[in-house]
Amino acid sequence: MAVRQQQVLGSAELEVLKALWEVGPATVREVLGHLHDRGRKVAYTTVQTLLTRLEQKRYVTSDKSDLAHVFRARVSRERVTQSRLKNLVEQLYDGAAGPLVLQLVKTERLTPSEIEELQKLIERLDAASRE
Amino acid sequence: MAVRQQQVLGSAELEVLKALWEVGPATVREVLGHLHDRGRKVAYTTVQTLLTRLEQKRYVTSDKSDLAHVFRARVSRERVTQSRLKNLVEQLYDGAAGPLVLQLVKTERLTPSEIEELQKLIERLDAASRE
DNA sequence: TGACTTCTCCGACAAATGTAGTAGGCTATG
DNA sequence: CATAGCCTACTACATTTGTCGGAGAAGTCA
Repeated sequence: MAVRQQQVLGSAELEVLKALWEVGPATVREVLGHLHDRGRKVAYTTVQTLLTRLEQKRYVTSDKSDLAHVFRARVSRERVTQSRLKNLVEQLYDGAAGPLVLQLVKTERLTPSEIEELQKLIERLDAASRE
Repeated sequence: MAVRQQQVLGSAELEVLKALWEVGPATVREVLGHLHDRGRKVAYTTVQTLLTRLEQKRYVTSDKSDLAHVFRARVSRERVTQSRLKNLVEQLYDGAAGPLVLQLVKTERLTPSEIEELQKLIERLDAASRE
């Protein structure tokens, strides 16, 4: 019996959550608008359902004092990324992040400023590791 | 109506695929053994189903010449990681890999040799970007 | 107040996923 | 050969996820 109560985000749910990160606290209609703006066509009630589920899963809270409830993300984008990455690293590399980072750096195009920042970061890490 | 025929790997499927990467071509029973070894308790037929589905999704092929079919991964771990990462980057950062890499490097503990490798990589990238 | 518009609440339903049982076919061995 | 043991093929079923529609409450405005 599929026992899977671990609150995992599906991709549609994530999209809605992302909308909240981007526009800040918003009503169903506002989230819908944001999604439509970026070419995502879904029905009003779909967004509503998604928001409700996100709230059940505790990724979102809502202020119900007005007729149109206002939803707000309770978790940061960083935190979600964090856990997704952890998952990915866990699932694919049994927890070894190294190979993943290397692959990412190799295959994704980074901007000069990102490279620079990364460079600084690595230097610090390097210094720390050989202290 | 949930139109989602894009062949996505669920986590149980991924675990089985990972087993194939790790042990090489294997029978249902061998994969099962591998999973049991690492504490994953599933039934024989569950693994069988998973392998079948992986084959339908074309992540795996099988050699049916013997009684016990031998399954073999058709995609590399790197390729799967690649696409999962792409997805993650896409979903969370609209395609910008930079923030993700930075976060990864910050939060995951890397080994000295990984750091070193990363350093070399960055140097090359850096050189290329300012050429 | 009546007609609209806009919300929320519920219920639904298909597809995907995780998990496993059953039936029936080979095979090796006493 | 009979039988125990392993294998595959099917079937099944609960959950989760993606998507909505309808009913009915609430607010708006002529």
